[in-house]
Amino acid sequence: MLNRVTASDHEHALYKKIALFFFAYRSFNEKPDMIAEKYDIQRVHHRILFFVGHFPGLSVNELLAILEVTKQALNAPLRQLKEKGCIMTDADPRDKRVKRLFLTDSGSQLLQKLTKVQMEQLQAIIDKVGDAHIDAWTKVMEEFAIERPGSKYLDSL
Amino acid sequence: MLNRVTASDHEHALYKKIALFFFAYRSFNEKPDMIAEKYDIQRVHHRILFFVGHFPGLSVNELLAILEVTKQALNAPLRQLKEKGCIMTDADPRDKRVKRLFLTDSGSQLLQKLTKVQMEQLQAIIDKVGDAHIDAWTKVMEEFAIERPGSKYLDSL
DNA sequence: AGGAATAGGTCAATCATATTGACGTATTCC
DNA sequence: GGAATACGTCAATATGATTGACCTATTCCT
Repeated sequence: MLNRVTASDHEHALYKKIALFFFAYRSFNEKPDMIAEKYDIQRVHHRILFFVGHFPGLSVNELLAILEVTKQALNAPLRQLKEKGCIMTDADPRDKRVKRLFLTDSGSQLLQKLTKVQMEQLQAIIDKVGDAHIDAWTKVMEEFAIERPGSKYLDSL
Repeated sequence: MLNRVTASDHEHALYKKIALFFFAYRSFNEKPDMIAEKYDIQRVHHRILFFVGHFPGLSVNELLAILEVTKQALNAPLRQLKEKGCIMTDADPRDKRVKRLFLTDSGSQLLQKLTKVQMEQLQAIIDKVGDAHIDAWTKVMEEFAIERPGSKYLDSL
């Protein structure tokens, strides 16, 4: 009855980190989500634009591996981005089964609008806490990311 | 044609952080999600258990504010957790309109199972990068979290 | 040449996540 | 005694993602 989580100070510090992850992730996506809504797209579309924008020439399969969704889940948003003229495809000259994905000018501009607010949020925090803290934060996030299949592309970012 | 995101080195470093946030969040939730599935619950239920477990006596309205969802969105998962015997409610003695939420023994045990894997993942990274890095990471995450209404509860964690 | 494998696209069914809007009950505030 | 608050729930809708099945085009392999 009336259970509370009992734990050492060290464990409490870890609990706080779990909560922080939840809150921080929401804060980081809040503004781009609102912007996306104005363009009638969602967070998935944002992700597609981001990875195609930063890894131009990505194949559909590579994008699936990065996002870790099924091709059925990618199909609709990818098609919508093509219809909106944000993304174009080009058959790979060496293997015409493979479609290479690229951003159009307008796709590039939309990505920039979405990314801008996140960059500003990051920069504001960097200005506040200093470069050393951000470098440590990045190192820790890399440790989390390392088990994701898409992390192998991070070096070229 | 063939747009790529052009940017300075500093901007590239920021782009990488955006991708890292996405990958890290997925890694952090992957294992608890798999465990939750075995108990026929989802990530929302995990969140409810977490915040009720760490802030026992929370009212429904307070929980809504922390999770930042509508009461309709909370209703079903909260009811399911009651039905499963994970959560119990007690009317506030001073204002009987208010229901105070608590974990039962079995709710507490389930939360512990879900939390354990995240603690272990965190601890493994702490062991690898060192306390200083984690403290810096935490400081940065607090800066992100500060704009969330639920962050005011973090001190008591 | 011909079959197997691969890359991609799409349809259907299903499930979970969350929203807005409306409505009802119990309680408390004034 | 009426207004406001806390909570619960029904309905409709939209979004996100899954599994499973089936299709075309291309390439690989023997």
